Amino acid sequence: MNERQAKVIEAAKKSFSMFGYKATTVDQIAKIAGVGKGTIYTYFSNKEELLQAIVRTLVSEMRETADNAVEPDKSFSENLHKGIYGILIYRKEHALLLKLADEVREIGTQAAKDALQQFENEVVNYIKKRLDVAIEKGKYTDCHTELVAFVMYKTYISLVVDWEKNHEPLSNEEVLLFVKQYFLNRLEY
Amino acid sequence: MNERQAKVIEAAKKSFSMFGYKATTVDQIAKIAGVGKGTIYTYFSNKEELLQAIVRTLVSEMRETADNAVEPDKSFSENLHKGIYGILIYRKEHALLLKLADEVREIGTQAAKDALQQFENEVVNYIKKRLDVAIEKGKYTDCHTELVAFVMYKTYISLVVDWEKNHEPLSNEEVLLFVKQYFLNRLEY
Amino acid sequence: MNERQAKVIEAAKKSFSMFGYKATTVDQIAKIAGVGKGTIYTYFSNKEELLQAIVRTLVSEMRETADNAVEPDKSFSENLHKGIYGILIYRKEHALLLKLADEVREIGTQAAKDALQQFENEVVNYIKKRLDVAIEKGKYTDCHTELVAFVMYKTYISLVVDWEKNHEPLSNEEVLLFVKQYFLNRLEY
Amino acid sequence: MNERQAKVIEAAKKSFSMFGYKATTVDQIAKIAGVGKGTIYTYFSNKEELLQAIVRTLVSEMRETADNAVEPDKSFSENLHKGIYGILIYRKEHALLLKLADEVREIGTQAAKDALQQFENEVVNYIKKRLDVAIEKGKYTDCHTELVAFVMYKTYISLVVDWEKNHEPLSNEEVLLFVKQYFLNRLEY
DNA sequence: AATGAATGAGCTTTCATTCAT
DNA sequence: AATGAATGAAAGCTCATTCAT
Repeated sequence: MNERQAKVIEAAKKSFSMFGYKATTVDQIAKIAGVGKGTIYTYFSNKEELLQAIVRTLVSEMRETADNAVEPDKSFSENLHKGIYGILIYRKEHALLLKLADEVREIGTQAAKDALQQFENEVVNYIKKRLDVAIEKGKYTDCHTELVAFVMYKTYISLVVDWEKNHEPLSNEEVLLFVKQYFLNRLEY
Repeated sequence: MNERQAKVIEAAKKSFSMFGYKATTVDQIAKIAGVGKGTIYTYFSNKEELLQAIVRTLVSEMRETADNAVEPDKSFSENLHKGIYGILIYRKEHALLLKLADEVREIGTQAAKDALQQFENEVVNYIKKRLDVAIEKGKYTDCHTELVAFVMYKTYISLVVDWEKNHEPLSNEEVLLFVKQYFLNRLEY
Repeated sequence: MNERQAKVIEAAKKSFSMFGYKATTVDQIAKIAGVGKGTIYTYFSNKEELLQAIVRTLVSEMRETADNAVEPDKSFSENLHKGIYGILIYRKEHALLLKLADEVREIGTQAAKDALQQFENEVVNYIKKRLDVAIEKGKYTDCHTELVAFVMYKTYISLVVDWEKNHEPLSNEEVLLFVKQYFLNRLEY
Repeated sequence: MNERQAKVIEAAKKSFSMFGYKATTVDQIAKIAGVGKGTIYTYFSNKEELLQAIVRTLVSEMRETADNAVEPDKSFSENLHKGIYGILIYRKEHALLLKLADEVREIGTQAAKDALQQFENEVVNYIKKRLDVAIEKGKYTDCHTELVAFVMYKTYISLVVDWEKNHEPLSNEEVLLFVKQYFLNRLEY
């Protein structure tokens, strides 16, 4: 990945974030990246492959961060906190993924859809597994763990992404506090 | 609003739901509605005005339902339940509004944005006010009511809209049970 | 086939004749036809389908003419003359078909190739069959009739199409005289 | 002409033969030649000059061969045979020239057209002159020698180039036999 | 001298909008 | 009032040519 390619990806991320996939023109990306339009096609054979490259990059970055955050020696709740904190670094990127996820569901190729779906599945599964373990150890009330994990994930998104579209952004601490109060309150530390 | 106009709006709703605003062509709408393309322009001066009309329609329908649901004599929680139930009727419409909200945020005119934002504001406010009253009456733990209302609303969306994209849909009862367990458990009935 | 469609086809014929398929832009065709660029796509879903439409038109026109030219009662040589005369009317169209044939062989779809090949096959076969009959009746020296028919056809093309690229065009009579002298001289009338 | 230059020319010949001038990309040529794209521009200032170089090369090669074939002591028909045989060696190159001739006629510059036209003129003239001499010596029936020479040349092309596009190729002997039967039969040896 | 990444003019195609019928 | 053929601006993409290395 050379410097020019990176500039293109950065520009595409920005433009996809601001205008969505369909409403972003290749010309726009080129202008933002400060390169010629043709240069984009040197690295990506078409607009959609550029999208896929971005999704792949984001997904692997986030997965790595989440993986690193987990320390097997620590307790469930500590790891959950750290995992969520780890993900918090990627607020912006996360917002982008979400926007693309919905748009791509209708117009994108299977490859792009799969990559996006895979990411969501992994995050939800990550939470679900930890809930399952906690329940087994008697540390969490039995429940439909997949559903709860799913809503926890969505709530997290609401707090860090949706809320700030029309309000002052929440601090990371406020986000954690909220999740703790409503979803982890039955969890014995 | 004559019959032809209604058919156009219905067709546009369906197509916007399936493909989004930008990816829906006026031709498609005309074909689904079973009218000529020109006819659409007899009633709506352009594609965006058609969008606005849809949003206005949806918002007022939903508002009316929610208003009717509230009976001043009944208790807070009963009204909240009924209000949420009322909204549940509009699952599909709600999904549409959400999709459009995000897309319009970037490519739409102010008028369209306002119409969409207004709806979310009203729903959240509806919940917030009831939470405020409950807290005042000592029936709910004090909290950042706007934020809680916002998350309740978003959770509701997650449960009825997002979940079923990849799972079996939840029944209305399951949805209500979930909201009660996690958000209304501190509420004394 | 309405008037506008006819104008587009006429313009495309002219432009394909002058510049070939690949070097003809849709803009050019539109300008020559005096219609908007979009209009072309109203009638032909893409540039290649326009090409196919032209080929189909030409082929059927020429076939019809050749068919009408043949009168079963008349002698072989008379019919051959009349058939060739009939085809002579389409000098220009023939030139176009030849140009397209060669270009399409490499870049076109199978449909276009087939249509063009079919035409050549029919013409050559038409001649071959008449040669076969003449030989059977002892009126023509035995020979590799398919090859002779093929060369007769090509010679005809050379005379009416290629020659005039750099010389004064030959009259129809001169063309007939030439063919008679070199290919039909062994034919007893 | 160094080795690199020769490889480029060889590659361009091959690609022009297969896809034509316009449909051949400089990238393709470079890849086939096994050199960098930029290298081509070291030797040829643009794509068309590369075309001209090829035509020049072919023309001079063929001319040399034809010249060598003629032996002033031998009879007309012997020389004609030898000349045609000499040209037969260049079947492939000839086919290329023909394809290019037609394409260049419309999109090429004057220089390219001239180079190509020059070749055809020379070949036809070569035949014409020999016919003129034969007629003068009373060895060939008087006729429009330029036209006959032109058609002989075209017939030769039909036999060695066009025929094999859809049939088994003819042997050199078959080609010669055909030409003799139809064009040289009045020639007294 | 050799390279291939970078470029933008120019191509085909789409689609919101207009307007004659 | 209803229509859909006509339109051109704007999109994604290609490729001959340039130029820094």
